[in-house]
Amino acid sequence: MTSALRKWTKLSLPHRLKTTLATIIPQIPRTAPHSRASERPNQSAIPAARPTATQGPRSSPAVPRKRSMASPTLDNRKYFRQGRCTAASSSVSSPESGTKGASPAIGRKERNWGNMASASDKAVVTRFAPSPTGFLHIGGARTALFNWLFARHHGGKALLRIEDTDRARSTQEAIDAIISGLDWLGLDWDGDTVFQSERGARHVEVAEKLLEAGYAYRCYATAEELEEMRAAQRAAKQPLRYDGRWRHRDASEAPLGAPFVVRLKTPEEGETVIEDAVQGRVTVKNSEIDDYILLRSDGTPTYMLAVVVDDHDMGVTHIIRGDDHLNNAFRQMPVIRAMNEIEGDWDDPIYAHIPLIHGADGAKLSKRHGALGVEAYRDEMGILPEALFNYLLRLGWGYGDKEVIARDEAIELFDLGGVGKSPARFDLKKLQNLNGLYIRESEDVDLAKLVAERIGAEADTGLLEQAMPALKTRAKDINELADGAAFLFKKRPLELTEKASALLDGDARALLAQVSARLQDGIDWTSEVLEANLKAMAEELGLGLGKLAQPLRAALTGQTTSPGIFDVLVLLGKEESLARIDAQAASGSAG
RNA sequence: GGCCCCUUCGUCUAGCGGUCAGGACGCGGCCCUUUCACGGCUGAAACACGGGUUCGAUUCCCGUAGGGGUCACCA
Repeated sequence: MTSALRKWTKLSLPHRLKTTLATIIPQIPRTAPHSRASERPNQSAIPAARPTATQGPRSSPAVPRKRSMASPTLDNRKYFRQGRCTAASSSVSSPESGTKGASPAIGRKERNWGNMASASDKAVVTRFAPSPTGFLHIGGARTALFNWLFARHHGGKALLRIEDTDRARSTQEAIDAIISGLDWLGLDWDGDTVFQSERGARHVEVAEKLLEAGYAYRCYATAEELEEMRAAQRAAKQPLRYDGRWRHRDASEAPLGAPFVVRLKTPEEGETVIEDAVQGRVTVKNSEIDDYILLRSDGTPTYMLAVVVDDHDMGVTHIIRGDDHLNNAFRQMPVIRAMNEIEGDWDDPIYAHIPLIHGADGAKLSKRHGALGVEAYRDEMGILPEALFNYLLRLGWGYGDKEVIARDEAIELFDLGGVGKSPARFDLKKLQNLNGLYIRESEDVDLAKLVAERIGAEADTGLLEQAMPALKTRAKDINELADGAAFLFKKRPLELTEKASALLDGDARALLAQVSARLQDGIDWTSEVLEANLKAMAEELGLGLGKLAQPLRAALTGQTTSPGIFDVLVLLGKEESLARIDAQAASGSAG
């Protein structure tokens, strides 16, 4: 470990205590006694929201919020920031305190795993569920990272599911790119990869159960009809949503043999509350949620149905995804609750909607920003996976002043409480800085291999490895590393850059001849000996070492910048060095 | 437009009612030095605005403004 890294490392807060959900979260009865929703008449077909989210226990002033005596090493601020105190409080407040925003004891920044009661008694299971319509982009990679880290931190499982139900847009190339991108980042997944397209039968089965139990209905509205409806809503400045025109019609009214979709009968009254592990409590009125489609007219399931079914069947306890899905959570909840009535054992998952990554302009990262797949960072930009891992981790997540956090430590430190709520912009400069740091930390052999790939056939991996210590402090990506190494493999006569040839003006070439003569002798071709010789020579000539070193550098590398001149001499070897020096000394006398 | 979310240096962030508002990237200066880097030291740089609550608000509440997300028989 270099001194730089060591310094950074010790800057970390020493007393943060890692804790696990399992040890911290006490068991909470699955059903709280006072359910606000269940107290009011519920006319919708969807069972009343279970109280976990809506009426979860609240801390009351009577309950001490600090447990400072419990453990001297426990960092209370971190602890409470994660909102565990709220859930940990065993008091159940009176029903009135369930009123939105009425509890003064709950700070804005506290995160509540309000509905954790149902999920906390299981081991953590997360999932990353990309849809293979393109490469693995930075945002997806970070979502994957957070899911993976959370599972690893809690000793749970991280699952991978490919959401390939859009067969028109899904491609095998995309699947391969995503998997290899994850692999490159070092994110491995437990169990078999699930392909959503293979689970259609189960999705349909769930839809049919919903239909049968009256939680869903057939809708015969045509596409044109719906477009008309939306146009009218637009004109009337009404919110655009399905108006439920088939919700109350009798089956006998159905046009015979006409195609239909299956829609969810969502609750019409009340509100749904999600205690998001990142966003905090979010409330949406049920009237905002329309009866969306579960099964298309061709009988295939929609995403909205498929995710919910798959997450349940895969035993996912924590859904960590981009916050562009936050609204979806409110649409998905009714399916979960309905299925819990039908099949049982459909617990509310714990949601964690992480802020999106934005481009430099502050908008959601997209192809328009030149959003790249992770393989572009690897292949084109010469980024190390460790660097991207670290960068992505710190984008939207923080742990005190800590900046450099590698894999193992990330697993140890990561938790949802450290995830920020506001979107972060992607900053290439910082990634590159981190990359430079990891390059300096990397093994010379590994770097030599990466550089050799870029240089091609003439690359000598052994020589590269030997040169690496001198090269790697000078590069912030693998491309720069390769550029820096290029002089090693140049053929004579060297092509000089403009600046380099400027250095060979005047008596510089004559000087080179002298240097050549001096180094011809049977001296040991080592850095120390060469340095002693050249310094002595400079002194004899009454010159600064720079006056000697710069023309030499130009002759040896064709450039004005390079590793230390003695290193260059040694790496090139006596024969090649003298040949390059002589070539320039000679061409000088000719011109 | 409806709904939802967000707002500390240019950027990523720390901050949890009393701080000289800390760190990192980037930028400037100095040191090291044969070039370029690395490294070390150092400087400039932020609480969006307005009301509350409070002895005291960057911090809690409410507005405003700005930004973002989402509203498909896509996922």
